[in-house]
Amino acid sequence: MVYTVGEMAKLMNLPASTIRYYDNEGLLPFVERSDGGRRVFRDADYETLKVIECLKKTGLSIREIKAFIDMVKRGDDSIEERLELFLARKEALERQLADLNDMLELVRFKCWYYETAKEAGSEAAVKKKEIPPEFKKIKAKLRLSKA
Amino acid sequence: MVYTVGEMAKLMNLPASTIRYYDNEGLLPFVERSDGGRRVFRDADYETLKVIECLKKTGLSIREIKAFIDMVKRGDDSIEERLELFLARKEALERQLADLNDMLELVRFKCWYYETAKEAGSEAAVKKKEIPPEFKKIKAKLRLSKA
DNA sequence: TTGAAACTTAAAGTTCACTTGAATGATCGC
DNA sequence: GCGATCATTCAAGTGAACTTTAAGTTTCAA
Repeated sequence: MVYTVGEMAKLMNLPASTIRYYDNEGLLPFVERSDGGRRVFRDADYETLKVIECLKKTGLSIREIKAFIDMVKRGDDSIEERLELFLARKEALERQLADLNDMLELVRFKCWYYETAKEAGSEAAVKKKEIPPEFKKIKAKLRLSKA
Repeated sequence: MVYTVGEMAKLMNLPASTIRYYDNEGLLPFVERSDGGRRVFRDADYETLKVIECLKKTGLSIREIKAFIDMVKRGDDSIEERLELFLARKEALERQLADLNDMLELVRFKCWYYETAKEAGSEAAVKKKEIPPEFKKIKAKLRLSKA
């Protein structure tokens, strides 16, 4: 199966202009062209786009993703380098997930806080309340001094 | 305890210029000034900065965070609005975490893929191998057609 | 009291990741 | 073959989030 840039855009949930931009930046060197000069996307290109999306979500810039694509172009010589890259991504992602879990805890605490404030009709009333034990840890992280 | 912008910058692991920028954008309306016109940060301001950091990490823009700070300024009138905001942040964060967990799965698969390629000395060799069962699901998500 | 370090503002500059516009060309259904 | 729709390139524009610069002020230690 082959796809146009517009079809691939829909499949990826991206504007077609973004996919063209990625191509211009050298992120899609394997996309072929039709006789008329149009991009021809194949299943492998969808996979590449999915990997690009993944790398972006793990915090890589376009430039860094380009560096990875250049490794792919170099072939088997760059296998170890690519392994190192993904191992680093794994570390970064695990840190990011731990961090976001803390943020979720804080958001849950804020939900409790404002739900309690809503019931009481004021914020001042919440500050007199006992903080539920599950939020004590995260609340402590917001405090700077013990004074 | 009180802090200068530079001290607060170190505590927050941010450049001082960023904190001044946040202040200029109206994100820190509660920070007082010394007689000489310098910013005086207190423990409550650290907490505000931590909440700003959290909201940023959950995907809010500076403008949206400003809107939240404006709610805080309005006082008890905006409690319900603020509750809605944090409930929405909770939903967004849970989606984001689910998404990043998928990314982590993909990255783990890529680690397996390149580790196997490294051992075999070529990518071609990996493609003949059986994919470990824990990666079959994520590998399937990279495929577009069944052909 | 004096000099360095850290602060102040306002304005301009930077980077990133797109996005848009204009002019042109290809493909497809009828 | 014609018109609608979608594609092409290149260049310029956009918006967000800072960052830097410059000129000046405050604080503090010696």
